[in-house]
Amino acid sequence: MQAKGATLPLPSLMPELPEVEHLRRTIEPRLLGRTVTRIEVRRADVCKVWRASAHGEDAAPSASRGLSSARQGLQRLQPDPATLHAALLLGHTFTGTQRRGKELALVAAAAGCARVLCVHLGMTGQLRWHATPPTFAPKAHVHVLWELDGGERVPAAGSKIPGGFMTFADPRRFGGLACLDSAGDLAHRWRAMGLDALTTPPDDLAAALVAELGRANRAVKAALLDQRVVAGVGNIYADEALFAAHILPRKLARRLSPDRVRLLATHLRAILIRAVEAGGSTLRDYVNAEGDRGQAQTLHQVYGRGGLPCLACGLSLQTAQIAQRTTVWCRACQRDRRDWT
DNA sequence: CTGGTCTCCTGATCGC
DNA sequence: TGCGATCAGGAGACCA
Repeated sequence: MQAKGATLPLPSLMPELPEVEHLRRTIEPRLLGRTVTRIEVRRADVCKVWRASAHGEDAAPSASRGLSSARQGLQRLQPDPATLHAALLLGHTFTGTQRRGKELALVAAAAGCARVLCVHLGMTGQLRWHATPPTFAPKAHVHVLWELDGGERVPAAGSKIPGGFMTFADPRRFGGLACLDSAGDLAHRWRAMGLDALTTPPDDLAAALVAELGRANRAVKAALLDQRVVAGVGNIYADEALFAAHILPRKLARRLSPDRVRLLATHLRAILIRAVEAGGSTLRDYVNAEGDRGQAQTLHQVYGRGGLPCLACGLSLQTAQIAQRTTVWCRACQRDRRDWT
């Protein structure tokens, strides 16, 4: 997976939606029914604790900016250690997981009260399961450790259900943990996010993209990366989907025909599904809950291939910064052509 | 309101 | 062999 040619960009570091979904599927069975018995916080600043604020609970945040504005109605706390440990689910038993875009929510309950731990992996984050106590290598950047006991599930005859350990590590710290009080707060947090690019039914995803891109006065690549437009599309899959749909990344989003946008939605969804099936795509840092690497990097048609021949036509692939992201495309295959609608 | 730009942070890599 | 420069990028903060 080494990029040897001098012109080759580095492979991606970051986990995207398929990696997060793969992680969710692999870690959920480890967590369900298990209870957090101990927490070790090695870097508290990766944790943000949110509480529903007293006032203005339901002013629809649609008018505000960014995903953080969806957190209007939520208020950041500066917790003492005991509060932080409770917020990180100490004493809680895991009941489920959810995902929206690149965000993974771990749901747990204690004394009938549910709490939610939202995990965002950023570029270099890892959430991992360990059957035995993990060691902390100096450069591992493990920020939080959870110890879990086996819970009350019925074991195979005569055997005891083992406990385990979960760690959150993130060298670059673009990721983080958000602690929420309830499922309602999670819904609130996710309200400003667009529809999930993977699990939304095809027709709904296409309709949402037609509406959102139709009013976006910026490059389609920039719009795709905006989590309010559609949740879960990062740099890799934005480039891949635009290539598949024959759309130039600099094309003004609102100038795309609805048919072309529907084509884009179809390809985007198919590419994400394929990547999930392949076990997540990335690469150097991404590992699933078991510590295995994903296998999907071979699926990339353009990402990380700037200057190399287009796999469809052989022309050298273009590279430029668009929306502050390295963008790769084929100027022949993605040129506007009416016969592609 | 919108969209564009800066910033955070560390490790891998490359040129000298 | 070592060291500094460069690059990667999700998303919040900030600005025009």
